[in-house]
Amino acid sequence: MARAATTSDVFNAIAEPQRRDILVLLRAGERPVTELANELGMTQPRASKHLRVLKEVGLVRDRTAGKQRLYGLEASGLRPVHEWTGGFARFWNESFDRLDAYVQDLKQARQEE
Amino acid sequence: MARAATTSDVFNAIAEPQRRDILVLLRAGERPVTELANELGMTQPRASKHLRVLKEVGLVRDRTAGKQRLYGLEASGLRPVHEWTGGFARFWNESFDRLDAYVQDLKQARQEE
DNA sequence: CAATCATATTCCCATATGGGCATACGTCAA
DNA sequence: TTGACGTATGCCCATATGGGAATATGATTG
Repeated sequence: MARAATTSDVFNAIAEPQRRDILVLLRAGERPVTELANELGMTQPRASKHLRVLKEVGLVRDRTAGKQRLYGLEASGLRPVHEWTGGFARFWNESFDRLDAYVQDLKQARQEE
Repeated sequence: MARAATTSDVFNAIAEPQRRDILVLLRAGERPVTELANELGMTQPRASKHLRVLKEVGLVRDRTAGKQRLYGLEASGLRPVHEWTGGFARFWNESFDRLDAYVQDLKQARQEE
């Protein structure tokens, strides 16, 4: 078996930096493919392919507007990722807490001099 | 070019479900490879390979303890992912806000009856 | 040193990828 | 209908993957 399909999972979909770039750009509003491609310095087919992946995992929606097709953000799909990583927050704060405790100790020691 | 190396980027490293499972397990404390493999129903070489990836992106640390090698969580590496996704929070709250506004309108309309 | 337990690595496979290029498809206007 | 524009697809490539099986490497104990 190879890697799982990127189109099957949000974690996989955002593993690709260019797709993350697209999502960030879309925070500013809907955009047609060509514009995205230009702003990110990639070819149109490439942008289309990435958008397809993003759409299949529900991170992006599209609607036809005349000759163009506008892509828009569907950010709720990122929520699970945010929450999953959030489940580790207490661990990355841990060292901070320890450092803080250490500093407090130092302070107290100094006062007792 | 194929996909970027999973060992080069935290986003990529956590794109694989089994690696996420490992990280979750490690929240309960350090563990040797074999134990992780057993608890997750995977073979030892498989677990070792995943742990190697996690280590290369800094999500895991290891230390030798007698015959065993204990792997432990290095959660701070997940922080960038949490923050990146957090940058989209206002968007996934948006629909909520709209719904809320709608409900408020309904309430007010009812009072004015 | 040898035996044993714990873990990492190597080799091989099937598969999914991201990219480029050419081209098909869709939609609108003349 | 025919252009012309905007976008999606198909085909091909090089490469990275995750998995299995066997085996190498490491460390401890007798």
